[in-house]
Amino acid sequence: MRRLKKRAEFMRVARGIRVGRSYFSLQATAVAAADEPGLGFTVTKQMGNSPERNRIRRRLKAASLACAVGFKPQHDYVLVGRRDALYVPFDKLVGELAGALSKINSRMPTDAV
RNA sequence: CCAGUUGACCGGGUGACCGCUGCGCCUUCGGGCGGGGAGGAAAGUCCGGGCUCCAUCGAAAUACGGUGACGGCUAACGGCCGCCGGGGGCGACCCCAGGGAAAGUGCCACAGAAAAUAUACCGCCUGCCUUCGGGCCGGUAAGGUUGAAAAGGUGCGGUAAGAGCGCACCGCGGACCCGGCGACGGGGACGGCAUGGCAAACCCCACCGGGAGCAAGACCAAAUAGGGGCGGCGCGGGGGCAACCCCACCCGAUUUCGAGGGAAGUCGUCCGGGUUGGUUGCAUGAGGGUAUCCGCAAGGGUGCUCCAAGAUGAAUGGUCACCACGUCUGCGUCUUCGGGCGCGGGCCCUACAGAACCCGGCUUACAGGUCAACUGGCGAC
RNA sequence: CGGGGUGUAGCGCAGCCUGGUAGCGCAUUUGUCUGGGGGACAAAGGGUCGCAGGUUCAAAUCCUGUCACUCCGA
Repeated sequence: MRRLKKRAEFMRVARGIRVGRSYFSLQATAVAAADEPGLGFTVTKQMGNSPERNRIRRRLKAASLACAVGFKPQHDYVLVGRRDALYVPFDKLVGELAGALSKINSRMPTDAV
């Protein structure tokens, strides 16, 4: 799994399609040049102070590792954390992420490259 | 036992599975193994330094900013320790920007006669006048009124009425003496009531401060044309055959002096091009622990010993189980009726909070808990 | 990393420098004008001056600490 780091990559994914959940928001777009899927995290300052932001990002990271098969190659994903991701039980977070992934992959246009 | 004060400290533990980071070793270059991996505040960024650059940063003055009893500690500080003075508390103890108001300027609302060179509204008193209501000249400040604050206080004498006018006590100033390194404390001849408050008002005095900050700075790689236009100031003068010397100009808030440097231009503005990587700085330091000596203490000397995170869309974790702690509750038991102990169940399954060049402080946040010393009260002996 | 600004009535702002009375506009309530609404006029109510200390006789104002929001530069 490739980690998104540049601002330009986040801006490109933000122009793609989007699926919202109460614990996070998932954005995705198709990228032709990449063989393995790319994943980035966004937790804004309004979600809390820095230990809470770190914990949201780490829990989302662990949840995305649990359902890694949902991330398709030649696609970039961005997880935007929400504050409820701090307290929700972990298996529920994984289930929501798997559902969001299947929904966003089905809505992805197959010829869009 | 209850209430409290001060200081110091901890701030989850164990196991399993799955991960991250950098170090060492191995490697079939896929990776594997071993050991390391957040804090007391890492926070706020309020002070002080180290370090780096500004070519170089020395002295004095001005401006600006900061600090403010005294003695010490410290690399330094606005920090800390001790002590003095003032205030609070029954006490342990706590709090204080705590220099100067006879250097000058200013302010003190409303009320009040008067708010600072004292003054005289109601009053009191002598004298004169009177239409008997009072009025005028003068003396006086005891009493009244206002206010946060009223020009020493109380008593006696004194007087026309009064007044430090005189005396006693208290307060105030105070030569000088004694104690202390000092701030200051104790005594006090004598003076004769004088300097009301505000400087976190302007200000004066003393002391301190060159500026910017690790995105500082250095190197490598890649790319590029390290480019062009406009404007300002310069590229000067004298001596000497020459090297060079002197004068003038410019050099980081301003001025002057000194030292050194610049003229291979520099500054401002506009247009255009390339990059958005890596290494270093970067973790051995005013470092921690311990023993001993000096010091009331802050702290310092010496010996021994230890090496303890290094990320960069930013690692140091995620999940589960058990235990401990806490809290709520049921039953049993004991009770000095506050509660304690044992067993079971539920909840939280932890507070504040995440290193970003590094140190010394300050300030602020913090569930719960531990220890020590001391104070007040109650009870028993 | 460095440097500013703001916080006052439900909303938007004065007042702060130079300390003594907290005010303006819109909004709210009531009344009058109108057959009613709108509108106009008149009156009224409403503020721990972000929070905590300190200086002062007296603090929205001065000083210190702190919290929140916001802007600028690198």
